[in-house]
Amino acid sequence: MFRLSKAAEYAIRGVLYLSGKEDTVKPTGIEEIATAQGVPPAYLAKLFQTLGKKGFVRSVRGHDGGFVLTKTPSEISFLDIIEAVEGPIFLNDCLINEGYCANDSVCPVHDVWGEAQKRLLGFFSSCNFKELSESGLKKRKKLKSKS
Amino acid sequence: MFRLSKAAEYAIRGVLYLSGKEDTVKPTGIEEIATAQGVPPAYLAKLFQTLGKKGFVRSVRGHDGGFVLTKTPSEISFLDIIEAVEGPIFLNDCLINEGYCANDSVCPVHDVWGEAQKRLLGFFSSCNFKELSESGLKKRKKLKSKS
DNA sequence: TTATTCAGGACATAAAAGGTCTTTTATATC
DNA sequence: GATATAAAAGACCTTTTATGTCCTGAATAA
Repeated sequence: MFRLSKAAEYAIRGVLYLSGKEDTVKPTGIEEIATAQGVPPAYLAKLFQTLGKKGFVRSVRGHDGGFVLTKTPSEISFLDIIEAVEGPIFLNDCLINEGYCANDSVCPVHDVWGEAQKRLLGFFSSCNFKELSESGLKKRKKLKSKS
Repeated sequence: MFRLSKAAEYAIRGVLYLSGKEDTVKPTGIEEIATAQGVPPAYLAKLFQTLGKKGFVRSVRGHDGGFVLTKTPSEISFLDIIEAVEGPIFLNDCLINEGYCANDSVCPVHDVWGEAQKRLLGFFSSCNFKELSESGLKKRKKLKSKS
């Protein structure tokens, strides 16, 4: 149905939470992240495991363990995290497999998927977590000043 | 996995085929469309049933029956057909349900989904079947002149 | 009236999404 | 060194969605 997976959403919210942390050295436990963002802890743990493998976070086991970002928030894009947990985005099979369409060279639908994908990926790769985190802060401030 | 459904792809290919027909009055059988586009006939029939309900095609039963477009190809967009068979596109649940996020007003992720969706829908609604069909013709001509 | 073709709905299958749980391993503190 | 804590790894489970098929009934042209 053309929808983003919960996995990607949860992972993004998790990374966003870490991006907002002042202390970038002390690990943050998965339980804290999950509670703060309102997502299932066990599931988030799985997701952070793969984020670790892909090199976006570093994990510390044991007492006072948890996760730390390995890059600064401005270096991490939405696309990075989406693709880390869902694998590469392909709007349509014919964009993966050359020869999926019986006659690639005359199929005009091809081009539409290609262009749509290019635009979508371009947009997601232009969104980084520094901006995102700051825009969240700004929103919170605005809300506060109103009340 | 953020992929377009086969349903949408098949429906689009079906409509594209009809768009390329010279004769816009004589109905085209589902079998012909399916064979031409290499898609499962029974499935395509289902899809055209819903396209009929949504008013994009008219069906004629019985001998020499089939389907006819009810609009000219230039009036039908990609988005029309995608949404006809998949329902409205929502990249994320929080774009459907107000209050899905615990704190909408301070969640910055929201905006990203919203913008991405706006762009994607904008693009798909800008693609019409007249252009698409013509670009297919052009491609075929080019290929022919080469051989 | 008969062959053809779509309509409608039930049904089937497989894959993916979304998530839980248990065991093991690493680490800090007492 | 023992113990509590927390992630790693992988097995497992449930529900939903995607992708079809098939059968019966209704419309229609020859």
